[in-house]
Amino acid sequence: MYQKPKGTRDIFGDELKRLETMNAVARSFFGQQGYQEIRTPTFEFATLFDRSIGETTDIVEHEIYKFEVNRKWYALKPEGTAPVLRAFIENKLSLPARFLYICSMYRRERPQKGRYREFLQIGIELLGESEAFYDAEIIDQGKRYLDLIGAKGFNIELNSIGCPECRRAYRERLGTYLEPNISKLCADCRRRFEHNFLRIFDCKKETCHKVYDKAPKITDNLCKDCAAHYDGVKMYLRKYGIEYAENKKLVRGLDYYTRTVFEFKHRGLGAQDTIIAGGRYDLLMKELGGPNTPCTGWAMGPERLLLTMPKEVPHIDKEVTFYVVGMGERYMDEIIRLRNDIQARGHVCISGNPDAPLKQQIKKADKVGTAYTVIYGEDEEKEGVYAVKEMKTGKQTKIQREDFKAFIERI
RNA sequence: GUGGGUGUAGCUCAAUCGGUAGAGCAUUGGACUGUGGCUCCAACGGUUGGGGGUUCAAGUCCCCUCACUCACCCCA
Repeated sequence: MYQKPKGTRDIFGDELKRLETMNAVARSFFGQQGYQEIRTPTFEFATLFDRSIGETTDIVEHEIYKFEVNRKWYALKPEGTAPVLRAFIENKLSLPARFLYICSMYRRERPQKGRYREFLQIGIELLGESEAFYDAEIIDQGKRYLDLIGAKGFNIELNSIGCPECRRAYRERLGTYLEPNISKLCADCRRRFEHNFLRIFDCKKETCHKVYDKAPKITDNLCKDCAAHYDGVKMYLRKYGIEYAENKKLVRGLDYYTRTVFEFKHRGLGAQDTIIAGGRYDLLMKELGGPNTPCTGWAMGPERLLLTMPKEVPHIDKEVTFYVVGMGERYMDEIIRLRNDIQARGHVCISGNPDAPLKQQIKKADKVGTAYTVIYGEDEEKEGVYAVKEMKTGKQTKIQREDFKAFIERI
């Protein structure tokens, strides 16, 4: 028996409907906010991600699906931001620009609850705006989207990780503090400090955090401009009436972030509790060969969001309303014509095989959950009627053939 | 990549100390020949994930392997 590859899923039924509802709400809501939907390729040249995400991050080091064809290396996209910027540059689009993307992403991780190797992301990117006002704006939009979809129970965590300039000075201070404590740190942290020093705060080990609790934080060591920017973000968030918690240890796993970073976490979801995450990336566009352009954005995991929501989320739905059965091959033409008529009037309608025993046909009608079963055979032909059985009550009535259209329209 | 848990009928799960693999639901048929659901009766359904080992005897114990799942790591 064939099996799907690890970490992939078949999505259908109720779950698919709910995911599609999220997409539909995202398109209409962010559309109103001036976001244009963009769809970038499922695979890109691998170097795009090495450059943007950071060559020493775990994503690039061992989570990307890479393949070589004709001596060229490709990668399934592990995230959406770099492709959007690449598309912006390549198509010579103009600033400021707002993009919405809804795409599958791919990362070769061990699957667990709320984490798959092929997973969806809904994300927004706001290109060409540098002010703190816009960081607050996209956070507000994220929150309003969650409200709109009916999601509850989120905490917003906020931090600023500054620019390369503040980081250079801060790294020295942190190094001086850590030096006498280096023996207390785990091997991972020692390695992290060497080539990606901010990431040490991502460590989950208590022993390491005992050291970090008293360590100087980047947030308290920002340069003048970055500090003012961060104060601005907080000020605008307060004006929006958005509650947030400062988390000075919040850093993020992708190298391209500057200044503002944030996460929307769900209380009591377990390990995969980050539903929306993002921040500012003022240097990435230039890094990818485009104009010097400040940008900010975030991405959301719809599958994870779904885990936080009650089952009875409204969704666009179509139930089977009619099932047409006949009493023998003779009535096939009439059955098919009737079925097509009902479908043309916007109802879901299935026809049974008129050669099968009536009992069997009705049983199938019941199984697919039809509201009405329409029966046509010898008796009905003689009387010029359709027999219509309301499945819920079992009540069966005869409807004149010429009255039938009116009947459908009342349903 | 590292650790834990779980794999028995289509599904959910039993099976005592190692001693003939079982139930409910689902499916199919019948009771009921042009009428589904409810009830009753019957039938169908298995390489116990796969491979090896120990034993007179393995679903059960041991080793390997695969899959699923949770957690670490990392991330949406």
